[in-house]
Amino acid sequence: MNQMRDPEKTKKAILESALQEIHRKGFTGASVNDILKATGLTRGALYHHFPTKKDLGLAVMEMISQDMAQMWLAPLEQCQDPINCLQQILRQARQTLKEQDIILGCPLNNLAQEMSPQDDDFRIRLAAMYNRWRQGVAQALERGQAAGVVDRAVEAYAAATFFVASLTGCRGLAKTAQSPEILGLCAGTLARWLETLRA
Amino acid sequence: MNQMRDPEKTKKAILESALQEIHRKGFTGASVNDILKATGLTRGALYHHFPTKKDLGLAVMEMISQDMAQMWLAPLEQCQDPINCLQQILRQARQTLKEQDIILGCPLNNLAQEMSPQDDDFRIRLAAMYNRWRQGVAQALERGQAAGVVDRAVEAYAAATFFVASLTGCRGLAKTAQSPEILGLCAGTLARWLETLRA
Amino acid sequence: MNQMRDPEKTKKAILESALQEIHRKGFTGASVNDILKATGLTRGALYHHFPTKKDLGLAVMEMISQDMAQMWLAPLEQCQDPINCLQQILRQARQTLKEQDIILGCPLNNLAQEMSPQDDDFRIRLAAMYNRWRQGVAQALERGQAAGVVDRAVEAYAAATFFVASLTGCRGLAKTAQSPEILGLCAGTLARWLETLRA
Amino acid sequence: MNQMRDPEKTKKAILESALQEIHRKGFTGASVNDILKATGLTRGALYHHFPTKKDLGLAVMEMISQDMAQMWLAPLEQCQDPINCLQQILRQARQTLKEQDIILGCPLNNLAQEMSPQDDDFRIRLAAMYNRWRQGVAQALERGQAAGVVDRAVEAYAAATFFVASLTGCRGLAKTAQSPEILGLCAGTLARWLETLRA
DNA sequence: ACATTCGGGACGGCCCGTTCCT
DNA sequence: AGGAACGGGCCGTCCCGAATGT
Repeated sequence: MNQMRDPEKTKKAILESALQEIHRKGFTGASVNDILKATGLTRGALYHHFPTKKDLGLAVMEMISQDMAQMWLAPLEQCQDPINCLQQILRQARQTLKEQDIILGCPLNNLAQEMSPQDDDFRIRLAAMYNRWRQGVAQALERGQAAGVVDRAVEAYAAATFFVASLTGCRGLAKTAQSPEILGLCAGTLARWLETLRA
Repeated sequence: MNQMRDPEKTKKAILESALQEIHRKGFTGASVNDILKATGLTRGALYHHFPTKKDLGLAVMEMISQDMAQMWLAPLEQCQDPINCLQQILRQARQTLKEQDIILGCPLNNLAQEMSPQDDDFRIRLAAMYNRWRQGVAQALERGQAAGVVDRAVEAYAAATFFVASLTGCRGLAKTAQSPEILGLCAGTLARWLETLRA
Repeated sequence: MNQMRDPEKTKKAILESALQEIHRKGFTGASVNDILKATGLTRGALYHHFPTKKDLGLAVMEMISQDMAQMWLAPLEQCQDPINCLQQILRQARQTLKEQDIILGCPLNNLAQEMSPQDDDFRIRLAAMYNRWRQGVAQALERGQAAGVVDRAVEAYAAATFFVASLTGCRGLAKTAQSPEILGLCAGTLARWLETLRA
Repeated sequence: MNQMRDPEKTKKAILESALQEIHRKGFTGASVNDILKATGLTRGALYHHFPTKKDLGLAVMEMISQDMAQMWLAPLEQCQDPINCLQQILRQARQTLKEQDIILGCPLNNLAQEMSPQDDDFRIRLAAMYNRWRQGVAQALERGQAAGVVDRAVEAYAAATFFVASLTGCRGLAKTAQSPEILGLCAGTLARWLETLRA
């Protein structure tokens, strides 16, 4: 029937569909059948590209982490004032976030909360991603200190950790409340906290 | 065999076991069979007390919320200086938290992140619990403002929201990292942020 | 609530409801809960009067067999011409049978077909009932032979057996077809066969 | 473990085992687990071939009906004297019937009596099978009338109906009595009744 | 005599992940 | 590259019966 064989497209389609499903239902709750249903493919196709459901999940996680890196790490690297920069990204994030994205929460955090205690392969990769994120913020802050725009008394690493944690927490709270307003309120306070780091 | 008919004990035993299992595996991943296995009971007993897995999950959630209320809301009510108080609870929490509790994360947040988008019955109750928490903190801050120990410029509701979100985020980050140190680092920063609220 | 305590009434009500349910769903398929639901009683009442579901089933079977005896055996005993008599009962049976009774089939045969291979307590009683029935017909035929209205060459026992079997078969066929017409057609042929027994 | 991938064999094995179990316990009483246990297969295999127990039951019914057709319909089609023919099949049937087959009764009739009032999908198919059987006998009788070996006064359709019903009834009676003798007695009378149809 | 509560146990449908086969 | 077959687990349901009340 479907004589159109294009491994790249197939793989991409599976990943895309899996991302949706996992975002919606979590990894455990995600149904391989439903993932396939959305693509029109069958089990054989999937297990050709991804030996197990876990492999698929890890691949999806990789995708997500790249999105995250592009949104947070890339801009931070070429940044004069990290505080302005972080506030800017924060604003931008809130604008691009759709209703659905608020309800479903941060896909990375969802996976982290669900899978960290379940599976070390997930956990190690997830921890690495969060480390990269925190490191990115910390280094930007340190550059800010060197440039004299961030208070030297600030412990960059601790502040970066708190920033990432709080942001994640804000998004989690908004998810449970299904409320963009709460996200705004919470992110606003976070932005104001950033001000306390200035030189 | 079972010469002991004690419904209260039975129900308690099921709830206790379910709490453990759900904390470990999440609600979706929790196996009713394993919950039962740990109690020595069979499906009939469970079905009598909790018609469905969901009912069981909701009951477990209720338990958790009571623990939370006892830890946070009760102390806050009779509190002269809410900031000292929150810092105090924070310290206490970190001391009672066991290695396992850090790895597994906050059971309430776990449920919230997993179930909010999946099921409205869970979500509504979870949202209500977080609201109560935030309200409790906000009201304590307001009382602090009236008593002159908290800066009147502080918006109590926003600060409370941020506090709850950040704390949750800290615990989530520590869970993924499986690191008590990160929890300490993050909570320390949160405690210091509280200082900025003083009059 | 229901302060009306009348053990006889209660027992009767249970039996009546059980008869309905068993007739409709068979013994295995019959639900004790549903039997009780129709009476407004609870499990305690039932298990007070009938220690097990099987006991209840056997009691229902006894009821049915009495109906059967009243319809077939009583009239046959005071009967000049057994052939006329059997034809008469046949006609009468078809008139009293309601649509529902045709669809659900003969309750005695239903039980016999379902339970005979499953349970010896049922089977022995059921076999005894069919024996009584056959004996009743056979003895009537013999009296007919003595009276000169039935052909002496007829083997009464074999003829009675065939009569009972055929009648049961006719009703079974009509049940599957859900067709009163087929029952009429089949019973008519059976009535004509009776003519061949005349002296 | 199972190095043998042979869907045809698997399906056949399931059907065979299900036939046994259903014949023994009835459809409602049949345990899918026991059916599986006898084959060494697991639920997954069954679910692949038969999505539900009902589907399995219908497939088993189909098998039975083919056996029946082969035994009764095929021989009748090429038959000079239908009365001789029917008597011949009757004798043959009694010889091939084993002790067990008498105790358990006719599988087709068992299903018909159990399932007709419960499920229309069963009932419609069962009614169709009995119709085919009756039609087959009726047409054979009509050919006999054309050939001059069957009395023209006989109403073929009514006679065929009675024949099928009586035979079924005989087997049912023998089942309850667990008595091959009764089956012989009853079938003998039926065979003699066939004589009354001759020209 | 009856209601209520409690619990053991089985069953069926579903689905998942995987391996074989085409 | 992918379709079909299969092993196995899990959950919700329900049923029956026993142990208590009243």
